[in-house]
Parts: sequence; C-alpha cells; structure tokens
Amino acid sequence: MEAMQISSRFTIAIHMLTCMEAFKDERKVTSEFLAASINVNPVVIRRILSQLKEAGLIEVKRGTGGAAPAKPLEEITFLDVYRAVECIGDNTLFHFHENPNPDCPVGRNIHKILDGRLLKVQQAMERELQGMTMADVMADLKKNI
Amino acid sequence: MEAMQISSRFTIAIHMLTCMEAFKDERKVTSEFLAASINVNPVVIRRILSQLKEAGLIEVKRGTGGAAPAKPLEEITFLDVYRAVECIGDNTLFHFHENPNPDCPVGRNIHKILDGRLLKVQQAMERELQGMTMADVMADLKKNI
DNA sequence: GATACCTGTAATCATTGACATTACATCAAA
DNA sequence: TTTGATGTAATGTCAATGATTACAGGTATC
Repeated sequence: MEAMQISSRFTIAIHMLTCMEAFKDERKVTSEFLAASINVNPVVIRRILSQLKEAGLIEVKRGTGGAAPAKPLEEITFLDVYRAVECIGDNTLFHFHENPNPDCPVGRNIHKILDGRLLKVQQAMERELQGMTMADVMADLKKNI
Repeated sequence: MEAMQISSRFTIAIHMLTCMEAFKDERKVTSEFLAASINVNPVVIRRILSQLKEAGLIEVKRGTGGAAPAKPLEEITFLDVYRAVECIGDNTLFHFHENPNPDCPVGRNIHKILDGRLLKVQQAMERELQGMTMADVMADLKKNI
C-alpha cells in the first residue's frame, strides 16, 4: 500500500530550476532538454514551467524558447516552489472530514479544537521549506561535480 | 483544482479517540456510534479502528463491542495517530521523480542533494505532531463544553 | 445453546488526482 | 515563410480515497 505524498511536481520543479541555472551559459534550456534530464514527458515540464512562470519565479521565452530564473537564486525558496506547483485548494495540508455531527458535543467542537493545531504543523513544515533556497542547491551541486 | 492533502483518516482517527474518551463512562463506544458522530460509513470507522489497535493505541472488544484508549492520553501523540493511519509506503513525505538521467550532471546528483533537505522538512512536521497529545485535545474539549 | 449485537474484512464501485501522451494552435526569430 | 518552441486541450491509465453491501467470527445474555 503506497500513498499520500507530496507530488513529484515539487522535486521536478527544483530539478528544473537547477538545470536552468547550471546550463544557462552553455545552452538554451528548453522543455525538451529538461524533460531529458528529468526523464518525464515534455508536456509535464511545460505545465510546471507555466506554474513557475505564473508564480514569478522564472521567465520563459515564447517562440524562440528557453527558460531561466527570474530572480537571484537566494531569493527563490523551496516554499516558493512548493506553493507554485502544489496547488492545494484551500491551502490546508490536512484534509478534514467534512460533516461531523453537530448534535454530538465532540462532533460540534472537533473542528475548532483541531484547526489551530493542524495549522501549526503545516506552518512548521513551511518554515523549514522557507529556510532553503535554490542557491543552497547550486552550492551543493558544485561540490558534487 | 483540489489536491494533495493528508487523508481525512487522520482527523477522523483523532475524532474517534476523542469520542472514546469523552463517552467512556456514559455508553459503549461502538463503530456505529462513532460513525454517527463523524458522519462516515461504519466500515470506514472499523478499518481505522483496526489500524489504531494494531498500533497499540486502543483496545477493541470483539463480540460485545466497544473501543477505548489503551494508554494514558498524555502518551498518545498526534504523531502516533498519524503513523498508525497514514500508511506511507517508504515513510517519505515527498514523492521523488524516479528516473533522473544519470548522463546529466544535474540528474546524476539531484537525489543526493535533495534527500537530506526533504528529510529535514518531514522531521520538522513530525516533531510538531509529536508535541501534541490527545490529552491536549480533551482539555480543549472540556473548555468548549 | 440460540439469540442478539458487534467486530473484522473481502468485494465492488464511483470519484479524483497524478502522470503520460498525442495533437495542434500560437509565437518569434532567422 | 520556415523553423523551432511554448501553451494547452483532450484522452487514457493507474492508484488511492471513501461509500457501501455482504457475511464470517466473537461473546455476552437470556
């Protein structure tokens, strides 16, 4: 039984940004090229390119092609990437059961008792994501090459 | 576009434990009763009952029926509940794209660069979950009634 | 020991998200 | 105008969630 993970769009997006920076002086970074490095379909890449662009993290050239970070890598946090691609409807990490029984004292109160705590958990995770940037990734990459 | 949340089994399980404690002196807490308070099918409840039991968090009486916490509520953390019901295959919160291209310097290194960071994020979340217990929930419930 | 009430669990089914893939409209530079 | 690229709609497959029916297996009580 597998399950319930944050989608691979997130790690793919980080991979994409890393490639954009790593190859920026060497070649035009197209969706085809990214797809080859990541090993997924180019259309998947293009959809994520759109999301990253919409979030203001990258610039994509139409016609001529090619994508690149839109700001200094120190200013692109994992949280920025996470929010750009992980389209969580109401922005809550936890899915709450929808219709607890209002005639039961527990059912009537469970939501307000849990909401604050669930938010704290989510914020702990987001705080951690916010402390990591694409610059850190590039630094590690240079060490590994 | 909805998406990618931790399943409602978690909040349902917390709700179940809360009911077990809240009604323990008043009535037998059966899967039917829990299903009515939570407003889901009794079979869903029974499956989660099994998971909580397997994790050693509750005791369930066969035949006669009824479920109750197996240990003091201070010792049942949100993390215990999370791990009991959220059956994540390899225990990683993030889903990594599987086959980065080993012939690309980025594809070859991305996994080792990200793994540690993703683990840190997961641990931040789990640390927060570990700091919350069912006793806290009961305290809040009493305040709300 | 028959009955009545529960739990445990298998088997379906509908719905939804992820991801792959094909197809094509659109764009911009050479 | 030709040539790459991007943008995106449309499908298809697969897996997980959650609802539901059905029934086998316990256990207390009459």
